[in-house]
Amino acid sequence: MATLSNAEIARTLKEIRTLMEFAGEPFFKFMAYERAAETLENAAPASQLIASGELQGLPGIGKTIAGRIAELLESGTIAYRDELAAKYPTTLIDVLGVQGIGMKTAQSLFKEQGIASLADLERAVDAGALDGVARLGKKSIENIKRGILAFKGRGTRTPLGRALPLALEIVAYLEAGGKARELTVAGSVRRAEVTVGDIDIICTSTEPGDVIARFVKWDRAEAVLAEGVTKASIWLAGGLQIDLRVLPADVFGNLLQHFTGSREHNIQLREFAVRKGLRVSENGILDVATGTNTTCRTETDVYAALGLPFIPPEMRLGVGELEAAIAGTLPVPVSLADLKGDFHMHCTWSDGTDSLEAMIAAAAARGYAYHSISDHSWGRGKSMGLDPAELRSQAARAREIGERHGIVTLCSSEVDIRTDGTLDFDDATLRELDIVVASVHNAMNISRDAMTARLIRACENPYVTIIGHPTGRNVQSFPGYEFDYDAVFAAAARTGTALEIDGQPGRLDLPSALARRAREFGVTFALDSDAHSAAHLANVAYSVGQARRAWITPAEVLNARSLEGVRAFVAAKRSAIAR
DNA sequence: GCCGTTTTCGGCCCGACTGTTTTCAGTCG
Repeated sequence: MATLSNAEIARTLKEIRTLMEFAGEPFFKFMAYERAAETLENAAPASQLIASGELQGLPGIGKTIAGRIAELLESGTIAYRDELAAKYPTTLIDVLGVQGIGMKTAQSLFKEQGIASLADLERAVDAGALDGVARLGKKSIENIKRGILAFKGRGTRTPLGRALPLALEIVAYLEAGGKARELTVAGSVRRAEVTVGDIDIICTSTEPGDVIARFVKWDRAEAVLAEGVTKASIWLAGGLQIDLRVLPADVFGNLLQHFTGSREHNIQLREFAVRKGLRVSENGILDVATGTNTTCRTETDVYAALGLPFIPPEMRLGVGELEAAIAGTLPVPVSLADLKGDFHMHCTWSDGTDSLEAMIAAAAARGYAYHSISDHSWGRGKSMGLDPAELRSQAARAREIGERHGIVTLCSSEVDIRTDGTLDFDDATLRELDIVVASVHNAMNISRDAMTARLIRACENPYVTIIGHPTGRNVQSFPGYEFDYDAVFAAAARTGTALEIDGQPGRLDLPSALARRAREFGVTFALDSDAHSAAHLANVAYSVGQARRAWITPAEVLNARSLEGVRAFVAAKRSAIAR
């Protein structure tokens, strides 16, 4: 069976969706593919779900689409997709990706001028062939020209690690203007999506014009895309778009909820409301029978008006959170304030850029009760990793420095998991450590079976506390090495080994959909920064964001426990697996 | 194509803005 990631499958489903619409299929028929794709993006791996018979029955995935996904995994393609693609080239999807060109325009350009790709479109625009096309005036053609430039410059989606700091920067900039109230990041950034298409900022103001004027003058804005009375959009270098909306205070809750999404969550929420005779929009909640419109100043009020508890933004993915909220079983996810420590950080003894003392001082300054320094083991190369003697010497110094800074500094190491699943240090050395983070750093392209066995063997080592960045993925460039997720999650739960959610913005590993799957096995998680400098200790917030997307509660987080609780977790595993 | 504390058939979230138009289609979120 071909191993396609959910993201790849979702891409194919969306391709089908677009081509179906292009072909003139009924609205709700092609929309079903879009909803199924969105569900899949936040679900456990499809191959695993098929094996366990759980795929059909996921929100928006019925018999037909489940069958098509299975067909794709088995044969590498979907006959229905190929049929569509034979009539309508998939390059039309690029044309539709140009801002300003929607389905109707693309259809008429294809039918009348044979425009089937971005290159076709560019040629037609340059040749003036679009002049005179119905409903395409001068301004529309200008928009299309800009849209083509943006499409080419846009490239990939922006990682959260770049988008969130930018969002906070513009919020601070607008704040300094003094005219904006309730400035909030909304949209996919607020939901902590790993990558985002744009940045949404909303606020209220009694002088919206002043806020908009300040926004479009931001010195980092490359171009102003739109500037209206309550809404403006700018582009940054590289094509990232930032939208600002200035809203009346009395509907702030409705609007924040609306603009936070996800779209799938909002659709489900509105369908739920319709069944209660209520119509939800960004303008309020309309009681259809009485005609009364209820406006809300806060999101909590919005959900309460529908008889629901507040649903945290990171959980609004349309993957069962509404059903759980209705049933009263929605867990309260872990938050940054729950964390009492951080197990994964490096200093200049290995590949960190700040000194041992600087890292300890910074951890203490964050208010942690404990933390561990986990520099690399020597297998990573003598220049980078520590040998057992260096590790002992570091441990002694770290404990002493920690005491001076009023924090318990645990002795740890990020130990390489070798190809066969054994570790880079022998048992005698590992036994001296308080915490052991075991990670895969090399030989990532071994077979799926070999990688599964390698990770399970690491879990079965009594001294391994945490598996670091369990999939090895890179948010932008590498989907992660292949292994049987369920088998490893089961092993982690069985052996009392925590799985890390690594907070480095380039990693965010475990991915949240997998973490949610792991949760079903009863796994304990470690939310770590994997900081390589003192400033990067703050990256643990990214880890928390992903954990919240996975519905992880404080009780399931090792570093939300007291120091005694952590020591008990370590001791329990060591005594259960004696050797 | 999916789905069900009114339904296995008949529904399916909601609105704003823009540009091209004399009342609205198309696009976007």
